[in-house]
Amino acid sequence: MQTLSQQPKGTRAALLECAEQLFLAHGYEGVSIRQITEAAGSNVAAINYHFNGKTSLFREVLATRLDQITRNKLAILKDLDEQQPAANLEQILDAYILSFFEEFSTPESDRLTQIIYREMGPDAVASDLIATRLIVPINQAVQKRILTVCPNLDKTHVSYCVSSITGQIMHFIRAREALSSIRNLDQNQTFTEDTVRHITQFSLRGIGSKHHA
Amino acid sequence: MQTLSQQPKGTRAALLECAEQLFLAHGYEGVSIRQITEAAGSNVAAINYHFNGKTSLFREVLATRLDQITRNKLAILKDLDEQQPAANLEQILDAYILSFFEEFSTPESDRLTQIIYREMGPDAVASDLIATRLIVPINQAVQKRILTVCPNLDKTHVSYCVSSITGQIMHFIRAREALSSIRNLDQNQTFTEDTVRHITQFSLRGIGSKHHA
DNA sequence: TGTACATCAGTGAACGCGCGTTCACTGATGTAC
DNA sequence: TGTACATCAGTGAACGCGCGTTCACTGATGTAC
Repeated sequence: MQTLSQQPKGTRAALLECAEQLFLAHGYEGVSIRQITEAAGSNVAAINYHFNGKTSLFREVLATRLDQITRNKLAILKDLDEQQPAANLEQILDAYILSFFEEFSTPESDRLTQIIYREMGPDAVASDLIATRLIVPINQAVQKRILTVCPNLDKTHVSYCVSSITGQIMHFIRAREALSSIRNLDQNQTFTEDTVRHITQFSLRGIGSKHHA
Repeated sequence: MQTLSQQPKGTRAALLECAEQLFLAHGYEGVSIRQITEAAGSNVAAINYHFNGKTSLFREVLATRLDQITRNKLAILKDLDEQQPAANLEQILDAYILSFFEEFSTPESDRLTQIIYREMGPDAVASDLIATRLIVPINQAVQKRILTVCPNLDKTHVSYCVSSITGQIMHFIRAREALSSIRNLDQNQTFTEDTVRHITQFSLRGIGSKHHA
């Protein structure tokens, strides 16, 4: 059982990989270091040797994933800027919002949204990471992008609107199952399409740009 | 130490009260049955005797609180109906949204939002309660109330809009601290006011009722 | 080129702790005859 | 009115388990002279 996954990539890398998979699947408290080291084919003591404790390992895993998300979002905004420099607000919002539903479409990454909300709380082990590596940089980038296409809007107003959009996205993703019992989502083939269209249009009107009066 | 809080209200009631306070402060996994029984001045075995396990006790506590919230929200909508039968959409949204910020203004109740989001996840011990006792009844009541004042709106559209509003509310409450590093909330005296006004106006435009074209 | 030592990656086993649950028990309060 | 028994609320102590961490150790790989 120890000899599983014998890629010669080193114990540290194997631990990191297994930890990422397990933490993202079951959360910080849902995974024991024994599970991680067993999956990585090493000893329990290895985590303390390489990472100086379970918490540090979790923070390293989470920081990596948060940075991936942030990089992905900034890249999407940049691509829009370069490939569609004349994009209007609707196109920007649509691309931005859709990217979240694509990012969090798998059950594994859906769990990540739960971890993010959990880590916003007062007992969190990594609340600083959520703010500095995710919310702040993305919020600012989107705000900036919106202002370039709607320069007449108030900066603070746009900041609030970005939060409104983020809140909607996260809520629709997190509450998907609970919501399915309200609406006829028996065949939720078009859940993503419908939801993205709704959030885009709702927010477009909500922002109240004069471009779309 | 056992003789603290010797109100003659019975062990069961004392356990329920202490469990509510502790669970709401630290979450399901953040509280041990030893802490609860010690606070209630009884033996560890009392929880299994009265509630048949920690999970059942938590579910009972949570269900009670969720029902309180739901009852409160339905009451607010009903009061509006009776005291301001001619209220327009803006007044309804404003009262409804404000009531959440009042409900979740204390650190203790803020924690409840975290528990709610946590219990929406796949490892939740009470995910059914969130849907059946909170989201579904509130969503339907708000939807109905909005439709009475804007009967020309599409029912499904309104349902989506209610989710958009809920998502915004929850996000602003949950991410308050993270957001304070973006905006100038050094003195967040007016956080609630500003936020409620924003969500109301944003959502009013988002719903797109012709009453406010 | 050989030898002595230091460093490094990783291990095996145990430690101590806190957890939820269980079980045999106690003492008080009904209830039947 | 007394006695025997059943029920009930609650207890004390222990059980077994899984947890994160620690410590002494191993064997391989540098490095200095």
